[in-house]
Amino acid sequence: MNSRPTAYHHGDLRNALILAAAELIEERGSADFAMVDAARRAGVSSAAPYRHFRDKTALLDAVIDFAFFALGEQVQAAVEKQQPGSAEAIIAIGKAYIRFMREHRAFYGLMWGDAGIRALQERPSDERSAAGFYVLMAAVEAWCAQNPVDERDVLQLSIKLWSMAHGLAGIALYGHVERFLPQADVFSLLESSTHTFLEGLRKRC
Amino acid sequence: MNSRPTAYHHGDLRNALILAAAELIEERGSADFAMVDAARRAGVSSAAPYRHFRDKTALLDAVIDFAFFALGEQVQAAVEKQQPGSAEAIIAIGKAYIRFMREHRAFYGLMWGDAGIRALQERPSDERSAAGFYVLMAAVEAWCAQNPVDERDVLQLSIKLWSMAHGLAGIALYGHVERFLPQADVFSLLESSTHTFLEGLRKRC
DNA sequence: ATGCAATGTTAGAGCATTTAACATGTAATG
DNA sequence: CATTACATGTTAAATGCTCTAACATTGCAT
Repeated sequence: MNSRPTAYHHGDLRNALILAAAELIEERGSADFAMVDAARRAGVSSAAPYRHFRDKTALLDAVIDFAFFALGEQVQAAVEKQQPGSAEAIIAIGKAYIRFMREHRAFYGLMWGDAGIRALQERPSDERSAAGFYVLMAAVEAWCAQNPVDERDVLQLSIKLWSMAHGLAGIALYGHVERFLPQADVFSLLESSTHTFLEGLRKRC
Repeated sequence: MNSRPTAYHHGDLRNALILAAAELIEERGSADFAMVDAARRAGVSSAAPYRHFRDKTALLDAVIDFAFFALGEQVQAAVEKQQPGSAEAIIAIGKAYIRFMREHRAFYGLMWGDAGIRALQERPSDERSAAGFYVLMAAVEAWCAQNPVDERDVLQLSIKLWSMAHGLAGIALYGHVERFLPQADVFSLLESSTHTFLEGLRKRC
């Protein structure tokens, strides 16, 4: 998308590398990922990537951004199918979150593993993960407007609901749900625990 | 703890390596961790570790086991100070969980990042993380016995409560709490969301 | 005592990251 | 149009890490 490709010049190497890296990480995990493999897959020499990324971690950061962007898209798509203000809208967001992490298992390790910590320390205030979160916040705000709750701190509720989905996703991804609750399914666990939580929020009669 | 140290033989290299690796990971993160550094820190040659660990990932696995063990200890210690069957006991476990992850930030990346996924795929049914979980289950069981709840699936409730603490720990660790709720503190978030959840479980009047 | 198994060491092959020096297009400017 | 600066490739090579092979030392069992 940058310029025409040539025999010598790739044309859009930066994006090609991000995509190649994302694919490789999904295939083999992020620990085994090698810069040179991404270069090979993009059809360039092992030094070419350094024209676009300072080092390997910079490329990994770009993959993390890519992953968060893709997650945001999924979350947005999921909430649009739901009734605004319903508990189901909130649950659908959580399910989309978990589904994304399941389908892109290696991304979870990248986003929430060592690389993610470093990435966030280096640019703490970026908007990396914000898109998806704002979708959740909107759904929470709509739900609060339609339900008799004491607590109306939308930001705080959103963090808590994000935590529930995020935690459940992680624990399921690592096989703990299968291990301790072989008959259960992550999505129904999310559903019931979200309902329980929202129920707990309701004004007592 | 294995045998007497000699000028030539270390005596307890296996454990020394695990400790050195744990320290190095806490200092520099798990991505930059090098086997040879652990060897250097333990005072042996770069090839010595291979008498005790098949490869680098095997050492990382051992560090993960070590981390889960240490986490279990913290959780156990925390719950012992609380009234059995109280909500506070459950909350104390979650707080200990979060505190551990905060104090050993790099461990979180190791336990729940790429390495953790691989480790779990290789030995899915190990008891790595079980100790802490059983402590939580006991606390949940005690709480259920003393409270009027509909839902009594202790295993399922424990997974859900673990998810809450785990998710909150991760999100806080990555700076999202500071970012979206600068005035909030993770521990009080855990406290209130656990109370909300347990409240939601209660039989309605 | 003696010899095997365990646990170290040194040397080196192989691979990845990264930089330096050089090559090739592209696009702006006179 | 010719020129020239800049972006983006390439090759070569320095550096550092992983892991293996061959050898050395020690402890333990018989």
